[in-house]
Amino acid sequence: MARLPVYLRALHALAERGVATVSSEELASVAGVNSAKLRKDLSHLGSYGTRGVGYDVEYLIYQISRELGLTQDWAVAIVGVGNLGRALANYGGFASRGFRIAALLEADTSIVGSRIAGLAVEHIDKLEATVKQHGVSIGVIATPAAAAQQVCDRFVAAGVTSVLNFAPVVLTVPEGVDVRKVDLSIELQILAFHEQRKSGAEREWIQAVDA
Amino acid sequence: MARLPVYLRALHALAERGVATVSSEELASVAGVNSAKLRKDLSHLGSYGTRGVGYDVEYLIYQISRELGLTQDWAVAIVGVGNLGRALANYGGFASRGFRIAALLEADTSIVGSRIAGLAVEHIDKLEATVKQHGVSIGVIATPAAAAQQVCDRFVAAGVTSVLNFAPVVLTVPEGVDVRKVDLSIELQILAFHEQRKSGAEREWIQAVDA
DNA sequence: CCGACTTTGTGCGCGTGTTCACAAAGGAAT
DNA sequence: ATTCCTTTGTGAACACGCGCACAAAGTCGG
Ligand SMILES: NC(=O)c1ccc[n+]([C@@H]2O[C@H](COP(=O)([O-])OP(=O)(O)OC[C@H]3O[C@@H](n4cnc5c(N)ncnc54)[C@H](O)[C@@H]3O)[C@@H](O)[C@H]2O)c1
Ligand SMILES: NC(=O)c1ccc[n+]([C@@H]2O[C@H](COP(=O)([O-])OP(=O)(O)OC[C@H]3O[C@@H](n4cnc5c(N)ncnc54)[C@H](O)[C@@H]3O)[C@@H](O)[C@H]2O)c1
Repeated sequence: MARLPVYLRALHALAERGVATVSSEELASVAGVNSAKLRKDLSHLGSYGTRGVGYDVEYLIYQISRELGLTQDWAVAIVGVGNLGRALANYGGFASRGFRIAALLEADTSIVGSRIAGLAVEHIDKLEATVKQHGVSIGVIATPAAAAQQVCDRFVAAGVTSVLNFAPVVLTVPEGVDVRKVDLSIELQILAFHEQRKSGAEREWIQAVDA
Repeated sequence: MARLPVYLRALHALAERGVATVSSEELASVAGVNSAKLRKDLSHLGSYGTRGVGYDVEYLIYQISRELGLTQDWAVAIVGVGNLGRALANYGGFASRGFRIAALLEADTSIVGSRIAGLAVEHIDKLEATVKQHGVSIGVIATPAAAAQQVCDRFVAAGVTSVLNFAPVVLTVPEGVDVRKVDLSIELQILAFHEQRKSGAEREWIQAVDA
């Protein structure tokens, strides 16, 4: 069900183009998946399609949004206002999906107090208070790897049960807490791996032809 | 085999702590996976373990690095020097893994010519020339969604066969080209989904107790 | 009202990846 | 040398997700 956000984005794009209904085939092609898979996914949240016609775009947007919990607002706190933290704070694409950046937290006192994207950067000591005050339910970790586990523990202790981690470490959390990891180095390494296999296969192919 | 980079990172951490050998159990626990899975993964690249002892850390680092193609340098080009492109360019963690940022490309002429992380930002028109000149094999797309497919097509036309995409669109590429997508909004939406299910389950549980 | 056409929803077989469990292999100690 | 202990490498059961293919359901034109 990690594909629902992709469908949602595709549906939003269709809605903006004024499309009223869409078939599973069309939507699947835009979302880059098999049409049977898409239909099965959608059937898990109820029968919202009309046979012979397809799905009502607006209605489907509403149903998926509701399923994903996007009809409510989520308060997000970002810890670590460095290269990445700044980029995230300045990104406008979150607010439109119901994610409100409620706080920016830092350890470096020379950064604390400055304003980024209309928000005052607060000291990391205020983490617990900030989480309580804004009802933060999602914590984003954009600190160096060495500080990540410690920050994560404080998030968990403060009652945050969803964490998005950019630091290149495996976080240990108690049961009931969700962690998602975004690791750009790993993405590059996977690309490099396939890239190497491509050129390797080519070399072998040339050798085979030579022989 | 998307887990090899995780093992590699764990091994590097162990090596820095002076650990010479490691058992599959220990390494699996650090990497956050099942030990049988880890052993099967490692067995796919040969028998590098010693029964009764474990794996030699340094030797395993070398073997995995070789398998991933990290013994050679990869030239990376980043297109779109905005919030995200800047953060990526300034990040030092890539170079240490063999990824060299060879070029920064932009469409906005007010940004072209400025220096970011010691690199001069070049105009997007130079894409083909830059790819050729530096032997770029991995292209990173950090432009707005509307420009992503177009940039991707130019990368592919220039001979780039691996693309890392940060724009929230599904890219269409010919066979043989690898695309990996990093979509932060989707990560947040997945967390929100689980978060909602948690509180939903709690509500149902309270209702069940009340009844 | 009916028949032709379109599209959904799903049963089923298939392939992949995961985990358990254990035999074989090596090291250490006597 | 023999025995015991630890740990690897892997066979086999299992789970799961994917996609084909098709019947049921609904639309639309006549
Ligand atoms: N920038 C990138 O493109 C990029 C790419 C891949 C991974 N990452 C990872 O993302 C993380 C952040 O990267 P970055 O480039 O923004 O690093 P950065 O050094 O620019 O920023 C890190 C910030 O975290 C702050 N910090 C350190 N310890 C803290 C603590 N205990 N509590 C609160 N704040 C603390 C630092 O003061 C700094 O401002 C790193 O783990 C990095 O490995 C970044
Ligand atoms: N910043 C974030 O934290 C974040 C989070 C999630 C997703 N994203 C996605 O990443 C992408 C970049 O985000 P950003 O915040 O850096 O945006 P941004 O607007 O700050 O930067 C985009 C840059 O791309 C340049 N550009 C536009 N068209 C171009 C073209 N055809 N060729 C070359 N350059 C071009 C623009 O001039 C601009 O400098 C967007 O697609 C965004 O949706 C960003």
